[in-house]
Amino acid sequence: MSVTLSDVAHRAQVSPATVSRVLNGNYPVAEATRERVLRAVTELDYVVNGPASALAASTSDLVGILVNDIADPFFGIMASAAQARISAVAARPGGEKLAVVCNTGGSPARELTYLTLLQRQRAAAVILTGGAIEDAEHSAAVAAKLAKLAAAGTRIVLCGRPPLDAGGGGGSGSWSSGSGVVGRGGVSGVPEAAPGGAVGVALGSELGSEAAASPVTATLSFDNRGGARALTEHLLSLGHRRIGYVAGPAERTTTRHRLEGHREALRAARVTDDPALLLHGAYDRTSGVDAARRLLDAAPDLTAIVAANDTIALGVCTAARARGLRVPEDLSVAGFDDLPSATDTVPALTTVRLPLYEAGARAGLLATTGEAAAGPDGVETVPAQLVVRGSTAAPRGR
Amino acid sequence: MSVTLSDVAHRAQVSPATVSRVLNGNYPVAEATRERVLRAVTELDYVVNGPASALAASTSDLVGILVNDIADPFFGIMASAAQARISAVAARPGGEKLAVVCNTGGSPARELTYLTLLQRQRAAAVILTGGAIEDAEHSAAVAAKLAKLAAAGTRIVLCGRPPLDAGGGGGSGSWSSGSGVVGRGGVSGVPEAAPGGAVGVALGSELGSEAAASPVTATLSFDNRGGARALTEHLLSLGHRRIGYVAGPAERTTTRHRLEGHREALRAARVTDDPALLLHGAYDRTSGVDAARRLLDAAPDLTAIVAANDTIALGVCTAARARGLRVPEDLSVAGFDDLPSATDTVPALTTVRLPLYEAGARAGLLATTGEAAAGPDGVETVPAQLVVRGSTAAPRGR
DNA sequence: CTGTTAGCGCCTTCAG
DNA sequence: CTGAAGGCGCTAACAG
Repeated sequence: MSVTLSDVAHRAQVSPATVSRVLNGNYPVAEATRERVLRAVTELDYVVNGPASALAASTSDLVGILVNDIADPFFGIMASAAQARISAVAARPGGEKLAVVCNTGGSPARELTYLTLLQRQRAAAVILTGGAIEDAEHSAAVAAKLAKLAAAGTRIVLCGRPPLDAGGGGGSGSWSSGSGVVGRGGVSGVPEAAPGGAVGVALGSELGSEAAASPVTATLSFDNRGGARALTEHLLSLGHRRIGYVAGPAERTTTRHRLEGHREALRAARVTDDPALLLHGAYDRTSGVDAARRLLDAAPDLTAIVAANDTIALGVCTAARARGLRVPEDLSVAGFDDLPSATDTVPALTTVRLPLYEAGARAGLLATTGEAAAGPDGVETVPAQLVVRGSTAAPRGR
Repeated sequence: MSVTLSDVAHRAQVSPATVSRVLNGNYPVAEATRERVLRAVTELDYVVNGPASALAASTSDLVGILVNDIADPFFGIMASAAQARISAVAARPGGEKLAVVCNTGGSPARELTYLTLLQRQRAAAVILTGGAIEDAEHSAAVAAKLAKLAAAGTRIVLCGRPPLDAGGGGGSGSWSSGSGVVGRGGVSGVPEAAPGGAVGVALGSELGSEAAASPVTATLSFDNRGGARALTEHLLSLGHRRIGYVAGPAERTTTRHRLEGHREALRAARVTDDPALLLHGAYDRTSGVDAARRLLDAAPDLTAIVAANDTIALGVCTAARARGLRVPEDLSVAGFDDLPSATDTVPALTTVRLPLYEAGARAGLLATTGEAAAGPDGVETVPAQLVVRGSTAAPRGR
């Protein structure tokens, strides 16, 4: 069929073993031999048989990056950063990792399927990005899968999702201290410092009692709660009291943390947290449009709407405008993530910046090198930063 | 280390071969035995060793989807559609394909690297999305790689890129006839019907002279030229004569085809094609901002700017607004692709709709099933459709 | 319908 | 520094 190692060996007048050695660069080989082999390789246009070498060495060069929605730049940015970093790490020729992104579409079943597929391939590492689904059964299944993967030598990195099974937020910081403020009219952003969340999962394998601690190599936990709190505080400080909130899907950690931050700010300011002002939906523009309509119908006295991310905020703006409301004069609107397009809206969006590219790159690094995460329990907190732009202003009546 | 096939066989009191048979479902197995095996599998929590089975069967379940920019929804939409379709096709348990997206970042080197990596993994199929890089050397290298992949049994699908090595555009239609018009104020969209481009590449393998024709299983060719022409015709019919054009990177097929469509429209209307009104840049918002600034500086008499895609158009709008120009009163702006966010701009963007999701899904199908593409030479043309919205209007002086 | 027998292509001790 | 030999876990003919 295809040209094999021994074909190369034959042509280079050496044994297959030697060819293997120059290809993997793990053992000393005489320079002359080495060149001869390399020449044979190019002449024959030889390409290693991945499955065969993976089988023999019981490791593969596959790195899986799981995302909830590949069409969402939030994930695209992290994934591309991770891929770039992973490719960059592979220095010597032949040592390239195949960094690959898997789109779960937010479906628990597909998440598990991908994890199994990756396990089947004996992936070198797996990076899970974005919010986790909060369902006891599913979480347990994922944790179990990860434990098995880890036991088989796969490195696991969480990027933008909280430590396994944890309910707690921030905690063990490392990148910077909580959330800050930037942009015009520097409004106060109070750093969040919740007690560290639980970490890891204990699930011994049947074959040995190692891997009893956390199967997760490293966790990059976004400060969603702190960022959300700073954002709502900004709105409160402008004088808003009736603030609508368009949340993401109910069962996502990201959704919950952002919402909690929002509520903390309300509570701290002793502003009523009216349940009628809260709506859940997908993280897309359509749900922003729908939610804004419903919110404005139900509570015409609203002076501001906070969206769980920039994409939803976009929809909110569109809906508001369709109703003849001006942003920010009649209605302030804010988002989250600070995607590149946040500055293209009219007016530019007030939001919370998450260093997605940097986080993705770091995740890629942690996945490829043996390096451990910096924080305690392998958790690094990624800071969120309030960015004030034109879409928020003092409410009309002031 | 891990639990193997024979562990399962042992527990189920059968031979390894039998276990393999129930897992792959290719041979008849007694119902009783089958159940016993399946039970053993779950009890032992057995997961197939991908590399091992790939080696033995000399096929893998990996499907690679190459994209130029994973953070761009244009690719995200196609990729997610393809992944969804590929997952859906795998009916029987165990038959799942691992559909995976690889981000080249537009780099020729990385494109080749990914192709090699996929070849190494003996991928079942490869889908190449988006415009190809127009460089003789690189094209030849890609064609050669694809030929080798095809020779090894990998299915190759092109989605949104023209037939291999072709310079020609549209041609062999199949989805519908050319580009149409939709939206308010139906402006004429003249279908494009260039002579069919060259197809395929002849590169016999050293081992057999099969696969001598095109290594590409199927091609979904977007009607970029027709769409672009219809768009510019729309602008011309509104009365615009000085039209700026912000193109994508110079060496991309997508860029060239869209630009050619634009020029055809100008030529047909006998409007001067002023080279000073053309600027190239990346397919992102930043290049839209930069280009619009430069264009408006150089030619203040511009009444319209056409962007090579919606993302660039977004930047153009922002830059125009920053200069105090109103869209569309002072300047008409148009995009391409009709991304979901095109309706969230203010005003909503006039653009050309490409059925990205449908095309991606079709590509996924063609990659997984044995089905051949419909058109001659395996080329299906995907129609482009003008969508007129609020961002274009008659120029001021009329 | 099921067990037995060979490899798939490569890595990796173990000798030399 | 290099060659020889065994096996990684699974599949695919063959027999029965």
